Amino acid sequence: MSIAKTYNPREVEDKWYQYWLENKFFSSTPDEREPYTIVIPPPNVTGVLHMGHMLNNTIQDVLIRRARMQGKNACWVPGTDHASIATEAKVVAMLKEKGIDKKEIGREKFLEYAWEWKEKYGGIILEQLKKLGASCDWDRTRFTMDADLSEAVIDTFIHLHNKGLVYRGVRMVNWDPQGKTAVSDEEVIYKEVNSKLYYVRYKVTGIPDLGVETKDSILNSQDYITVATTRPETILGDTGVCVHPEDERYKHLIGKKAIIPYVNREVPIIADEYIDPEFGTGCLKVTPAHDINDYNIGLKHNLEVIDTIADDGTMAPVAQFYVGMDRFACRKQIAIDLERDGFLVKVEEIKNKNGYSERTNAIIEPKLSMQWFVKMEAMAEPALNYVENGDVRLIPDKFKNTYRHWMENVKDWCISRQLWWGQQIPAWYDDKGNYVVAKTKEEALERFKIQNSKLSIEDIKQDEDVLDTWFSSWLWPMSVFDPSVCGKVGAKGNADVNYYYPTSDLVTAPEILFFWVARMIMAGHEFRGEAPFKNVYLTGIVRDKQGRKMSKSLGNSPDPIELIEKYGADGVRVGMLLSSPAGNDLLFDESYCEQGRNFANKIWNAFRLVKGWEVKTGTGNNQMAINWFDTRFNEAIIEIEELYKQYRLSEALMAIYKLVWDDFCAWYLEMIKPPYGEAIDSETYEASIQFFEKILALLHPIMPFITEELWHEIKPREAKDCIIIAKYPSTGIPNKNLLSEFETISELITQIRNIRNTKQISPKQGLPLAIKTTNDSLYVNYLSILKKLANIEDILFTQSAKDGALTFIVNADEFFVDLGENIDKAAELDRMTKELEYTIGFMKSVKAKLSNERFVANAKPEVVESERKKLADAETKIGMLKASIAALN
RNA sequence: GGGAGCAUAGCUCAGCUGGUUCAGAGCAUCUGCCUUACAAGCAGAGGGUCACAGGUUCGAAUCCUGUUGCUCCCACCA
Repeated sequence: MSIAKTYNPREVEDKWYQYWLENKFFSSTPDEREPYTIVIPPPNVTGVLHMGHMLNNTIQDVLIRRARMQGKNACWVPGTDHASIATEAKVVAMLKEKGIDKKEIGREKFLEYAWEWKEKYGGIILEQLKKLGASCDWDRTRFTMDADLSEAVIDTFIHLHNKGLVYRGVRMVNWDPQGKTAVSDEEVIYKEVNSKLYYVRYKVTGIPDLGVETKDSILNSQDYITVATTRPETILGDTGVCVHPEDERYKHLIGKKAIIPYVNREVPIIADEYIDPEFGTGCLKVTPAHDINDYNIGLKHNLEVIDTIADDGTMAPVAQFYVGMDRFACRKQIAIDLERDGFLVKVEEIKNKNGYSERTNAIIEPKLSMQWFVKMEAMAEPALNYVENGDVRLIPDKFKNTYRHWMENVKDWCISRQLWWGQQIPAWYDDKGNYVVAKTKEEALERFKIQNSKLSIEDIKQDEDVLDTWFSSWLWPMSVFDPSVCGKVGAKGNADVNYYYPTSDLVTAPEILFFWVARMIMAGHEFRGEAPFKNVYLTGIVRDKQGRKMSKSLGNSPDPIELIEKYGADGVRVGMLLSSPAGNDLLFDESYCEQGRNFANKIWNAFRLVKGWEVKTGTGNNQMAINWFDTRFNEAIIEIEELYKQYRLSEALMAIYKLVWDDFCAWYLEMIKPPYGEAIDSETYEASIQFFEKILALLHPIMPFITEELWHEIKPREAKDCIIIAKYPSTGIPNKNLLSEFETISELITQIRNIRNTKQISPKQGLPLAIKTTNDSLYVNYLSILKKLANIEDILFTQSAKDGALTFIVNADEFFVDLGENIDKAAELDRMTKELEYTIGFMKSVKAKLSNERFVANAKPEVVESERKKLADAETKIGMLKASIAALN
């Protein structure tokens, strides 16, 4: 035979992907069909494919291919995200290697480098997706910084500003001193660390001067108040000391002043319920500029704000001391100095949490700064409603709780970033610091001129900052179709957006449920009055076998492309799907891909078998097998459809897997397989080809490559007759009778095979079978199958037990296999006695149940009925077992 | 600190409104097979007090309470 013994994915994958592209099978334009739309969660433009993408995009491709085969107008829109912080950090690093400093070359030049970088590496991840088989409409590929998408972002900003939802203000933000930008709360990762808690004394005023202070006099003095802090370097920015109003230890000090060491600033001692008297000394030093809680206390008590730490994390001039020293170096130094000067009482080791920047891993500095914000409260309400009333379905729905919690406790969204890579904020400042929001500089000038006619265009300057990346990606489901609808309420929009929006399914990770999914719902509601998608499938996190998140730094993430080369794209896709119910983290192990590869090989070999047959015209005697598989297929597809409907993809795959491997290969093909060298009748052959095609169609969304290859190998086809657009198998009504009959037969065959195995009888040796039954015709009908699969050479119907034969029972029928001499009476007796005991126990429990009046009275009639049947069956079985045991003795 | 969720074979997971067709699947394991589609395979088999303790019920893996262990989210006690 010329067909290779194993399936070789390399030879077919690129070929078919090209073929699909050339024939435009992925592309979609609006028409009269029902649309089925997915927008890709845009990966970072400079990113490379990781396992999370593999899982995510495999799922999307399964959904989109299935929809396409079901006759829907399937459209999967691909694209990338400009990912401002991540990309800018990469470009900065790249420039640094070349010895170039971002600040020196300036914004314009930097952006040139950045675009160059984007052009060079921007396409990589999308090319990798093609290897996976992703059937995206590549003509629709979008980038969040495409000119028209950027314009959409600007229009949106202006719209929200005009509506009063965007505002500018000084707020405490998470400052990343390395990236020198504010980051959102979601981009801060808290980690527990070992820290030191420093106890520091501040002198209290209003106490008579004791003259010259020495170290001893300070330590022994009662005129000091001791605060506890993990951040002594912020002492220089302290503007208050706070105690609990009910704290007896300090009540007498409230209203007095404390003096901050070194800077000798007098600050008020205030009282606030916020203070936990149990922690430290019960006295909090208040540094409004560098701690969010201190900031809030400061606001409440009108404390001064002194920002002692500069943008790069060093001590600022206002600190007066340690200026220019890094905040952590300063912490060490000031501790030494405080000790020396007698201010430091003691140091304790404690565990606390530090915030780290997700992008740069720098320790976040809470810092006051002027930023742009979006008011979230009003937008959150409708966004919550969509999910609450089911217009947007979260899968699995346990995420509803988390979603609700977030939406009910939403805080304003800081959208400005001190970066260059991104959409620059359309706010313009005059020489006095007044600002207007306008789309262009010219427009801004017009607006300024209303107030100040002398202003010229040279006098106004645009805001230096860019917008948070999510401020562009929250528009994604609209902007990929028609960017012009963003920023305009009630815009009609083009044909695309009207046809494809709202999209069908969104597949993404639960981590970004809030800062992406929720915000897309808000934006969709704002501009289209409709949520952007109907179902949100939340995938798990891909972890390694030990449950650790896969990451570059741990080196525990396999290279997806290498995996594809090793196991084939289909194998890897199966591997990804096999173990990942929605929302569950998936402990990835290459062996899943191996299982996928083996499955592909199994299908390949089933094809080799069928294709290798010589066909002779006529009919055979395989009608039973054909009818059975037909009905089994119908039964399976109902189950599979139900699983898909519930988005239980791994279970749907497993159902298909078993249908193919067990039912089709192990049972059906074995039943119809002609003896070696003999031809198969054309009737059986045709039926088998049709089954094969249906199976391939069912498999295609999951394993696109091998199915397309076999689709064409199995018979000659027209150029456009491809499985990718073939009709998805429809459901039929299964024949319950036939299925249960076959179950009996397969159980019988398994029992006989079991006898062979335990008695070490070669499959080549035919066995005689005697049956005690009231239903002879059942076994007569399946005679040829029994002969073939169990190698029964003779069937004899009998009314009495057969002496000296091995006995077993299936349903209510008794079977005897007479092996002549070699029967182990003791073992048989033992086996049957055990079965008898079990059955008697079983019968007793059923009897007890049935004799319980409350059971009979309360249980549903069908339950009682089934219990009665169980009892009858058990009684018959006991009778048979007893007879067999008696016969053995 | 607040909230959510989980705990079922060695591993990963199914078990919907309680009822021995409910104790399951796949992988792994064991035994026997190189049987001309496939050893990436075939045939068969063995694995579980359903975390623990109570309770409700005629009946609990399934419902309730508590305990223990784990995970995630939110808050961020200086």
